[in-house]
Amino acid sequence: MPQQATTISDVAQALGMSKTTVSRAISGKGRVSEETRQKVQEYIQQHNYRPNAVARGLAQSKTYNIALVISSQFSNFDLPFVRKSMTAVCEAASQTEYEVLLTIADRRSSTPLRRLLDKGKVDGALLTSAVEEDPVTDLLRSREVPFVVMGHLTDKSILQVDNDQVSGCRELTALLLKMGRRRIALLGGTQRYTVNTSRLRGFEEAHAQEGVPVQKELVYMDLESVPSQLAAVEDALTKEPDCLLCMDDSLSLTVLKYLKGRGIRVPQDIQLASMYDSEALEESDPSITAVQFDADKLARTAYQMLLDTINGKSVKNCLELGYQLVIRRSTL
Amino acid sequence: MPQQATTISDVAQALGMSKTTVSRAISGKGRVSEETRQKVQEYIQQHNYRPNAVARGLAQSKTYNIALVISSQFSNFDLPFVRKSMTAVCEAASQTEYEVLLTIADRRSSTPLRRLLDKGKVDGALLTSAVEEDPVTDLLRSREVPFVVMGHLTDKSILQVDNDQVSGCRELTALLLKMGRRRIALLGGTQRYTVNTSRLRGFEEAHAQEGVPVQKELVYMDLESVPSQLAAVEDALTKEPDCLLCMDDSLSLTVLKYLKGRGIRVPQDIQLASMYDSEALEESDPSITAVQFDADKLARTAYQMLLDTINGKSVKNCLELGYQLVIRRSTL
DNA sequence: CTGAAAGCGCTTACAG
DNA sequence: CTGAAAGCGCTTACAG
Repeated sequence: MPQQATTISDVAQALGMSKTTVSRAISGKGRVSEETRQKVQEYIQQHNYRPNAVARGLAQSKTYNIALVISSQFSNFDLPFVRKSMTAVCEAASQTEYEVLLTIADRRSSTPLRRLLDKGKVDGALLTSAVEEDPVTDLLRSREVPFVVMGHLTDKSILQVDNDQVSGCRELTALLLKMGRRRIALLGGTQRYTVNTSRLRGFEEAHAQEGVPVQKELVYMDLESVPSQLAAVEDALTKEPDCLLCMDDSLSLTVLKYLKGRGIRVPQDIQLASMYDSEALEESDPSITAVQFDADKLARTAYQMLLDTINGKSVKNCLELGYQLVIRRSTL
Repeated sequence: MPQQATTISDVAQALGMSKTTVSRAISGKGRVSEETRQKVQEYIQQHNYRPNAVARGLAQSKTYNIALVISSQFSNFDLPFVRKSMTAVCEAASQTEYEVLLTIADRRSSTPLRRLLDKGKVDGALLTSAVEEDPVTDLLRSREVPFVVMGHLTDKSILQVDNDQVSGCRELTALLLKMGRRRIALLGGTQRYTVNTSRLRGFEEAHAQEGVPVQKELVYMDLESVPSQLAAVEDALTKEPDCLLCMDDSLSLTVLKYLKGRGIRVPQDIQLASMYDSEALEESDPSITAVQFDADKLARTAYQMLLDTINGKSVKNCLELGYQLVIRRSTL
């Protein structure tokens, strides 16, 4: 059994004042003389007393918890992006006296999240990803619980913060075109995720901007499994591309491995670039050119947005964060 | 603002009975007539009412939350083991109406965890790893909060569940010796983690058991960085080992990559095996022989142990789970 | 500036 | 079997 914790009554009694006063001295709300404030602060410091969050929550109709919803597609936490976000959210939450409830949800079952909401355990939710017409966002909305999506959704009434995927990928593609590539093969994942359609759009815009027609037969989307990815590369290679552009780091590594296996050299025989950077791309041989996003900043921004919303501050519905192009050996 | 939730008073009023009765009909504690129980169940089913967890917690001096403490060493969640554990713990918790608070802690600062405990936000904690003389375990113990460690600690008064690392590694080593290896080089991480010293012990026991002396100059421990790992392989190779035994999957892959880079073939020129299996070892080329542990089961067992402790049931202090040897091409 | 009292939404002896 | 009442540990109008 946990230690019998000291309560606000204990400190009130010890200090010979009322609970009301102690409460005010701690929270800073309502006026208290500087002297009593000092006394109280000193006492609670020494006895390291902190108001019981559950009781406090009940009185204020708050929980000081948020749900961090991880899509079960990522529930193995494969994506470096998701992992970095988790760390950042935890830190940001802790600094603002909030706690993070880890929740796994997907399109088939959002039961754990639903139960959590029904039980009133959180003040809001942060989604590490969302698809269009996601039951999770519907659920959150119907419960009228504040939530923020890390990523891009066409429904702009949903609070969201994302990296500027379109521009990032437009710039990367444009750079490749400027360096003389003319047959860039594009390999990407499911178009149910807006992140992928955005990247595709950036790819197309760059071509338009540079006056180079997109080689449609070189565009491979909706690659969800490794076999389908390999099949796509294999097929692409028969069409003599001069560069392979992959939509994420893991795909890039898979492709690189395949190329090596077939004795195709990067960048001598074909160039390779990635729409999403990660440490693995820096360490691979050769290192791979990529668009770099700041997952930590993204997560912190999303968290702040959620916190502001919970506290009734008005926030901008959509935020877009920058990116950085990192040129590495794979395109030199 | 969240939807104005229905309360137990609402349902009591709607059903024309007292809150007491409704509460009992829901919790199943105390006697209620079958008829009223039915009525209540039906009503709450339809209005999908669930008692507010915060209020319930306050009344019962429980939170129905546990802290999942991730060592910051793993806070990038690199280890597949940690990630699988997280998923499993979330599932198990959800099934038992508990929530999981994600907490990152390390030996330098356990502040987030301390605050969480001070505020009384959890009923217990689950540690994904612990080192001997860990401030985190000290903290938990001083607060008298139930906790369970996934891993091995010499202090047997601490609740812990682990895979049988010693036996697993003994068997793997013994197998290699039986297959004729005589100069097995061992590469491992920091001995601050008991998991590594256990594996080392298994390695030694196997040699004793098979009557083969350990080649001490081939034992490389406390390899914490990739450079130090590479230096170790390089050094080991000058001593003509016939097999490299790595303590974890990531190390194995690093080593394999290095060998390939130097044109050394596995298993023709040298054999390779790993003390910890992961999917990457199955997919690598060649696939790598390894000891396989069930992270999911480990996590669920630890969770159950924690839950039982919270509920005042007595549990066995230490549990050891099995393992499986998976022989792959790297040792054929 | 300070305090007594009500209330947050539940649970649980205690009576009946 | 059912209910009125007290209590969990806080906060916050309302008075003073």
